[in-house]
Amino acid sequence: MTGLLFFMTKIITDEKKIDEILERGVLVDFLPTKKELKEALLAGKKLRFYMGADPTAKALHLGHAQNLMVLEDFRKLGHEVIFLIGDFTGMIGDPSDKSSARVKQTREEVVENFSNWKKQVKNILDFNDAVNPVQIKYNSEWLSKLNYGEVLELASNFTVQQMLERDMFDKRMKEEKPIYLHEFLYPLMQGYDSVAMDVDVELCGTDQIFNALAGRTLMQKLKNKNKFVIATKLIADEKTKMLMSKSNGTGVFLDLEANDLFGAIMSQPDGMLRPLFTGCTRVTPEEIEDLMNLENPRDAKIRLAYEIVKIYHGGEAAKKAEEHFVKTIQKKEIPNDVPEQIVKWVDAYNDYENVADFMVSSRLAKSKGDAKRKVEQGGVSIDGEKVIVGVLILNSETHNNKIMKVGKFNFVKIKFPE
RNA sequence: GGGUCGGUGGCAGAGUGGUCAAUUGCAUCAGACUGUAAAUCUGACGCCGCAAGGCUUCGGGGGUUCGACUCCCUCCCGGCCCA
Repeated sequence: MTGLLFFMTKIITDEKKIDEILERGVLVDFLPTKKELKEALLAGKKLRFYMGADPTAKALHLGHAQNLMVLEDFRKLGHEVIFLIGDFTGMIGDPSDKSSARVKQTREEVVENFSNWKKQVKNILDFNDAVNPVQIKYNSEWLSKLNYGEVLELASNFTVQQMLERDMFDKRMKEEKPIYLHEFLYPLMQGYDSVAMDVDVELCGTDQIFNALAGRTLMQKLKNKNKFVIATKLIADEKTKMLMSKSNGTGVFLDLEANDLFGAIMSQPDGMLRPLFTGCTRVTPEEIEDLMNLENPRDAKIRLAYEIVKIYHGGEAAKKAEEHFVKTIQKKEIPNDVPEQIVKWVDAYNDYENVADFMVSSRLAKSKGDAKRKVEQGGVSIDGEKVIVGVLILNSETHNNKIMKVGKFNFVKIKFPE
């Protein structure tokens, strides 16, 4: 018995710490109520939290990171935390994200994706804590075992009208767009996850509340248990309300190298500053306020980029990424590490490639037409001198080892074969 | 099963016999400016070609026509209504 006690984590019930998590501004919806959740947290009983993600992409993005950071906060209070891989639900594709097509994935692909994820978030989620590590579960473990009868039994807990209430479905009905029958089963399955893992709290984005509530319903009906749903605010531009997403050009994936991640943050619109500081860094709310009041939002954004890169790549890499940014972007200097590209021999007239061919082979341009356009628009320079319209043939005497710049931040060193 | 409407470039969404490589918006790229790779403004945005121009695209296949994204046939896929 003492041995068992030794492994039991102490639950932290410090109200100040709990409030820090609940009031930071990331969590925006509490079901049934914030008060009841807080009471449960203060009661000192170990709660089981979970968050799920469908393993359809190679990389997680900052939206996931935000949620996982909240999860980690609760883990640090001593609560049990499960990161659920929706390998089974992923086969359906969540209807709340219409772009998420159904992807048939093999077990190997799922495992592969998750091992990438783990690398990406290892600094925000502790999978290796000796006493209370984050647990990983796959929902195929139980969902693939349900038989038709059991599925019917689950389905009988919901009405078609309830499903149709979901605004996503409602919208698609109005737009006369297809809704597939299996999509109705998605909330059902996500709901069953709660039952199978017997969780106390589900954490999700506000767009997932419907699914999470299906789980709440099932927990009530099947286990007579009051499951909490806590929802995080989706990261969106404060001014334009545009969500952070790939299609809006603001998506930031966590597999980026330090310099690229830094740049990706710098290219966020100003309206993303506060949401990102709040959701994706540990900067205190007071300091965020100060940063938001800086005269030049650029400075706040540099700090933001630094903070985020620091989380995923460490302080030193963040410092370097910042230097790289200042050097190449602000001061428009040439970076230290420019990739080299060998110029190809073209024909027997002693000619090497022309600029357009070189740009294509070094991937500075998508096609020769693209290269030509970039030259025409004044976007190409060699050693600081603009390449002017016409066919410039690269020449080993004048161009060897020179640096070609395309756009604001693409550099390639021109290298001639010996 | 019947009727009807529809399937267009990364996405959304116009076009409905030649002027269409296809309006526009988003995304993307380049430039200007700036406070930054923000915002704003300008331009570009199928491939090849220095150019003239050529080539391949509007669900698949076939046909009509001097000429089709546009008309016809057929197949595949979807919405709606009816059964």
